[in-house]
Amino acid sequence: MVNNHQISQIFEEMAELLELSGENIFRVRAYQKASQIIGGLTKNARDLSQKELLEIPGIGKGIAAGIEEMGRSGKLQDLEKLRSRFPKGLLEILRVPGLGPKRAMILFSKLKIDSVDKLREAIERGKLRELDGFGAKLEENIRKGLTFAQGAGKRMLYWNARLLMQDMLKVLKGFPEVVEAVPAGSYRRGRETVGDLDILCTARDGVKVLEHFAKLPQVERVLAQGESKASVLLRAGLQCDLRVVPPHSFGAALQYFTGSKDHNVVLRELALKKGYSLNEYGLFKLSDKEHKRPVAGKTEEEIYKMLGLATIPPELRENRGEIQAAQENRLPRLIEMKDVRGDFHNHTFHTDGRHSMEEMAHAAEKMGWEWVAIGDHSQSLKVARGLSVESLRKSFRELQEVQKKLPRLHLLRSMEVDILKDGSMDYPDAVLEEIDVVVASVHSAFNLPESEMTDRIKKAIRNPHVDIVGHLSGRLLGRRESYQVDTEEVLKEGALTQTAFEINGQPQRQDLWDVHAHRAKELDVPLALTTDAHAVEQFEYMALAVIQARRAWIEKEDVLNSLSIKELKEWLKN
DNA sequence: GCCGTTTTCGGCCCGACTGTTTTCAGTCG
Repeated sequence: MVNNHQISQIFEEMAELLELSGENIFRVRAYQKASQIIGGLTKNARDLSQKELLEIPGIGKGIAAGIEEMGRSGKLQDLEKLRSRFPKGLLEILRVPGLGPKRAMILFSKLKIDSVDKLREAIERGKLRELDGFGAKLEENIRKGLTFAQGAGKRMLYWNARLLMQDMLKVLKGFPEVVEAVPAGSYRRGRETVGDLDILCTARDGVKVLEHFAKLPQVERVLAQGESKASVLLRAGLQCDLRVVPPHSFGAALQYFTGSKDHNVVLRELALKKGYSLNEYGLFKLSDKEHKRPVAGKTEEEIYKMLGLATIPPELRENRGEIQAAQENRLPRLIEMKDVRGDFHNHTFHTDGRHSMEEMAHAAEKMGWEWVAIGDHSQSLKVARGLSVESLRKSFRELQEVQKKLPRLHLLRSMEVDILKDGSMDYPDAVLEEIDVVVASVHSAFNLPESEMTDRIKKAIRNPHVDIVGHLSGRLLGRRESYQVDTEEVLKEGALTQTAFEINGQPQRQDLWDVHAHRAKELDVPLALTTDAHAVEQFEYMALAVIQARRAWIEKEDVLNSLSIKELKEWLKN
């Protein structure tokens, strides 16, 4: 059965192939937009009726019919036809920086280049520069782009990008000409992974700042450098774009540079409807054709306000309904780190963690929390030395001893208990009953068919001792895809039994996905932010769980973490 | 392909930088 992710990818491929074929660019955009819309949908597109699909802005008759076709046959005829016209390798060529559809098609038609290998060979033989519109310089840039496309060019986990960003900001703020330097782009929006670092700054001498920037030791190669912006490839393997703007344009530039692109497109369309033109220098009246007198631009707030909108938090700027919500003044009050009073899911050195129960407790207290549930793995997970029933019971006593040493922090015993292949739990019910917080997770038999996996997890949810479902999708960013599961069905079961779902803050997990967490909220399913910490310093991952939750429109009231120990115990009892 | 309180046809967000060009197309975000 086709899921939203697959539909989204099929539309994306449609867009790429249509662009190669020289199709009307607006038709291409329609498919790109559809890909983005379906990817961000909280319900399964395949389950929606034609009428419901047509109600979604950006989806018309053609796209809706395509979704219906994919839901029925798993395929899209139009795509199959296009695929037969263009070799697969052409899509790889599009990934090479500097090569877009136009140039890729010239290479294909004139030099029969239909793979990255053939492209490399042609460059070595100096063939590219012989083509009209290609020169030695472009050939060299494409050659460099080739190594880039293979080696780096991958997206970096947010947590790793954060360290890099902090380093770059510190360096930039050290320049004498720099007044202010702030992050923008997908980093500011808190995306799970970051494709490049976007930094915005104001400066006394912009050109000089860009010159210094391009010569930094962190820089591997300069991709572009002009009067207002520069792009470099960092040695760390990530692209970094720096943009310098005058202070009176700072808000407009920050808004523009933060994106997302789709959010900005809709915002500019809205501006046009209201008689304005919006660009990175400000908001201008349409009558002000020369863009001389901005009516807003110094801050983001004034731009959104002029457009009749409340200021939209960066995490929401993905064109998933936030602009309409801002118009209707019903933006969520997003959860913050200070709303969190504790963690549910982590591990000690009894299983695969690095620190003792006592060390973990002390670290939790340092986080300023009121309570913490300290966890471990259950018996079946041999790789993590999961606890036997006997060891588990021993650990209850240890917890009581640690509790005596920390009178201000309330300790609970949690366990991440495996959901076995048949949906039963890794401890008998009598044992589960003794555990304060049971987090039920899948750690084995990932390859079950969707219906079997869905039934497996639903069965676990129905177990009255299960409090929280752990990392539902099982994805490991950049390493492992999600397993096949009908999220909608599983969440509905959670709503029925009022079982909570985890938002896991491990940098490579960040699971639930944002769109699924958002759907959970819609269905009134409780959510639990967790660190899954395997060492004391990893309690910091709560910050990442909070960001993930914010991208899902989650408020303080939606998560169990904002409960006091008394309220939490009450919730656990029920 | 989508969309419509100017429109059911003819529009569709906006600008920077590069390279190959004598005024602009291609790419990118």
